Amino acid sequence: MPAPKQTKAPPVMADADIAIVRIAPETSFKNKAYEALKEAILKMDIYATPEQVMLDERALSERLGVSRTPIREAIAMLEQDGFVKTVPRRGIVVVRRTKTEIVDMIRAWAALESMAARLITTTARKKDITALRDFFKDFGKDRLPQDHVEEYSKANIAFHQALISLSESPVLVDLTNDLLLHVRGYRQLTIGRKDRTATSLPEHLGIIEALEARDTELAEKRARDHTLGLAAYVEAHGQELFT
Amino acid sequence: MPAPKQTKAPPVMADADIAIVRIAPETSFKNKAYEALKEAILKMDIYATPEQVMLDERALSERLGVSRTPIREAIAMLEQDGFVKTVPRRGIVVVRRTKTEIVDMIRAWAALESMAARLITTTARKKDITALRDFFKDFGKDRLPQDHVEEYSKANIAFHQALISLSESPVLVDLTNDLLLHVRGYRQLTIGRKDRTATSLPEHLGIIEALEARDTELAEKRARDHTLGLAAYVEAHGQELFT
DNA sequence: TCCTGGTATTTGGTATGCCAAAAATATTCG
DNA sequence: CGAATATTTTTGGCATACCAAATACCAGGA
Repeated sequence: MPAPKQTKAPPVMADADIAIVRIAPETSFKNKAYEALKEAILKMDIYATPEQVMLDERALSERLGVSRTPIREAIAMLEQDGFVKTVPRRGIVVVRRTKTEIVDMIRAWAALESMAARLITTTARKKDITALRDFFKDFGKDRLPQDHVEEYSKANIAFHQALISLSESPVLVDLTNDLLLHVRGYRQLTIGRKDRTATSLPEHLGIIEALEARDTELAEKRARDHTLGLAAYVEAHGQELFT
Repeated sequence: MPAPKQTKAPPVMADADIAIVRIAPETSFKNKAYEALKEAILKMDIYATPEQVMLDERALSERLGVSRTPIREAIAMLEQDGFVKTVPRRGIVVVRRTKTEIVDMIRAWAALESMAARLITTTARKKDITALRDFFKDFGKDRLPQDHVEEYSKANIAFHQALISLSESPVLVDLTNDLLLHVRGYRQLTIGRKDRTATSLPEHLGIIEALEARDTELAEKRARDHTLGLAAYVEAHGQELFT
C-alpha cells in the first residue's frame, strides 16, 4: 500500500482504519420470530401440560405484530431443530420427547463431552482448567449442593458448558448446546434431585483433576461416566415424568 | 375402554387394527424444494469451484416451478443445517467449511461413533455384528482396497453407517449422518487416498472383533482412534484442498 | 481518461390474499 | 332422539405484489 501523499490532498477516507466493521444488519423478523418462539417453547413446561401444545400461525403473527410469512419461516427452522412438528391442515405441535429419546440424547451428550475432555487435556491452558472450580466455590462441606438444588443446578449447567467451550471446538459446543436445550426442561425435574446432586460435585472435581493432570484417558472416562450416570439415572427414575 | 355391544351394530370401523397409519400427506413443495436443493448442494463439488457459489431465490423458484415462498422456507431450513448462509440484500451463499471445521466435525463424529460402539457391545446381536464384515467381503489379499479406491470408499461409508445404526440410537444416527453430509464431498478427495486406504480395512476388522468380543472399552477405543486417525490425516494432508 | 453522481436493476424481506383439506358445527331425516 | 349429512370455520400451503437496501450501470464533467 503506497504511503499517503504529503501534499494537501482532497478529502478522502481517512487512512487510519476507523473502527467501522459493518453496519449491523438489524436482525430480520424471521430471526426475531425464531428466537422469540424458541425461547417461548423452552420456557413453557412442555412436560407438565397434559394435552399437547399447539401453535397457531395467525395467532402468533398477530401476537408478534408481523405477517405470517416470517412466522412460517421461523417455524420451518424450529422444525429443523426438532422443537416443533407441523402437520398439514392440522396444526403445529410442540414436540414432546419420550423418556427413551431423552436418555438417548444424554448418551450423545456424554460422547461429545468426553471428547471435549480428551481435547482439553492436550490444548487447554492450566489456568483455564483450574478456573472450572470457580463454578462450585459456593458449595462445600458447610454448604451442601443438595441443600441448594436450584442454585447448584445452574452452576452445574454453567460448568458443563464452560467445560465444552474449553475444547475450542465449535462443533462440539454447538451440538452439545442443541442437545442441552432439549434435555434442559427436563433437567429441572430430574437433575436437581437430591440423591443425584450429592454425587455430582465430587465427580465434577474428579474430572477437573484429571484434566489438570493431563491424563487424557482418565479425563475422557470420568467425563463420559459422569454423564452416562445421568442417563442411567433418568432411565431408572424418570418414569413418572412421561405419563 | 368399554366392550363393543354384542347386538347387530350398524356398519362401523373394524375392530381389528388395520395397518393403516395415516394417508401419507404428499410432501409439500417446501419439503420437495428442501430435498432437491440439499441434493443439488451436496452433488456440486463446492470445494472445486474457485469463486463462492450463490443461489438465487427467483431463479430457483422458476427452475423448480414453484413460487418463492416454499423456496424461501426450504432455504431457511438449509440454513439451519449449515449448508447455506443468506446475507440480506446480497444473496444466498453455499457455505464452505474450512479445513479446521472439517477436522472438528470428524472429531465429533469420532466421539459419536465410539459411543455407538460402546452401546453395541451391550445390546446388539452377535449376528448383526458379524454381518458388518460383509461390507468388505469383496476385498482381501487378492483384491486390495487401495486398488479400488472408489468402490472401497462406498463400502467404507456404508460400514460406518451400518455400525452406527446397530447402536439403535436415533440421536447418534441422525447426528452422525448430518456430520457425514458435511464431510462427505470432502471425503471423495481425501479419504480415498491410497496411503490411508491401506490401513483402513484392518482397523475396521479390529473394531468388529472387539464388538464380537463384547469388549466395551476396546471397541470404543478402536472406533474412536480409527476416526481420529482420519481427522489427523485430513489435518496433515488436506491443506491443498482449502486454498 | 478517470472520477463523480445519479439512476436502473437486482435481491432478499415482508405483507396479503386465496386455496383446499380437515375439523367443527349445524341440519335434516328416519 | 340419534345418526347421517350438509355447511361453516379453521388451518397450513402457496402465489403474488411491493418494499428497501445493495449493487450495477451509465452519463456528464474536470
